Amino acid sequence: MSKINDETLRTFVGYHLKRSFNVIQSDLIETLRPFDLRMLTYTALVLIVDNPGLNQSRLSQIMDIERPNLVVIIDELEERELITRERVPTDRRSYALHPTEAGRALYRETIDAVTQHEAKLLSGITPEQLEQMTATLKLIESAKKGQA
Amino acid sequence: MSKINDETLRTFVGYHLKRSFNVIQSDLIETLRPFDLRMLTYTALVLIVDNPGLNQSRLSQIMDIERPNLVVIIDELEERELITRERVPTDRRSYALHPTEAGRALYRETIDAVTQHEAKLLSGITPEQLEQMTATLKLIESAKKGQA
DNA sequence: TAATATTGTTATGCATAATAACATAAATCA
DNA sequence: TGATTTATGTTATTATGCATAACAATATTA
Repeated sequence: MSKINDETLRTFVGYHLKRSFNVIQSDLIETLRPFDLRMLTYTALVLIVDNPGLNQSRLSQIMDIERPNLVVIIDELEERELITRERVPTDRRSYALHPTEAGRALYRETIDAVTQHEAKLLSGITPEQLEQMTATLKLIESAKKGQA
Repeated sequence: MSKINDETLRTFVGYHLKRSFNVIQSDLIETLRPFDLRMLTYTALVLIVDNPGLNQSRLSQIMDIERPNLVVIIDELEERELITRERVPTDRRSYALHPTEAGRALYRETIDAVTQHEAKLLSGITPEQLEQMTATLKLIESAKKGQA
């Protein structure tokens, strides 16, 4: 079984990003499985706990997904009684999203689990390396179309 | 419109990875659109040009996708006459994948386009930063389950 | 008041990714 | 050698992530 040459693709930052993200994503999916959460439902739960009262429009913006795709995520969190949709008196079109006590409890559990799993996965990398990488990733993130 | 707090998620490397990858991925999709290529068909084409004669099993391994998912990708490249499937005399189960001249030409065009688009997108980042980041990304990639 | 914009929603489609089951062929082993 | 196991490519199916069009209800604006 000869080695495959991917040197051409290695010249692209996106290739490295995708491959390393796949590793972290696989680990995250496994970490969240016992809690019956997917990546996006987890992300939404964390943001709702940390920003109680925000509406779906704002949440979809920060999560970089389209509003229609957020609906099913919120549906699921609400059905599991982890969050509530509450009518806003000043704007009866939108819902204020709030975590329930169960939602806050699950938040704490999962944050701990994810933190530990990621720390274990990245144990071979120094904090300095991670900080430098994170700083560069933020630069890439802010290179979005229209902002360059 | 108040700022949303994502500091909790910012403590996770995976969150930064995903957000920055989304930016690069969006750019890549737009770059490949004129060539009527998707990310995976592009990746497969490049790997076949750089590794002529490899089979689908090996290709799916390096691409980190399941064999069934590769079939449609190869089907599409073959139908567009960018590659050929050739029976291997020594192992009549497998196909040797080879690029056609048109495949090699498209390879050159798209490599140029992607290289230029990525360079433009990342123009605000120094080569040193990118090299450091790439090195760290490789470490994460090699932290795969069973290798730690 | 009339026209426009926003919020949440439904329906739909595409791309990515995983699994089960299978036919064909090769490798192993007993 | 013959029987079992393994590998390759394939079909079918499903789940997930992500985008767009169209719509009702409500707010905003002109």
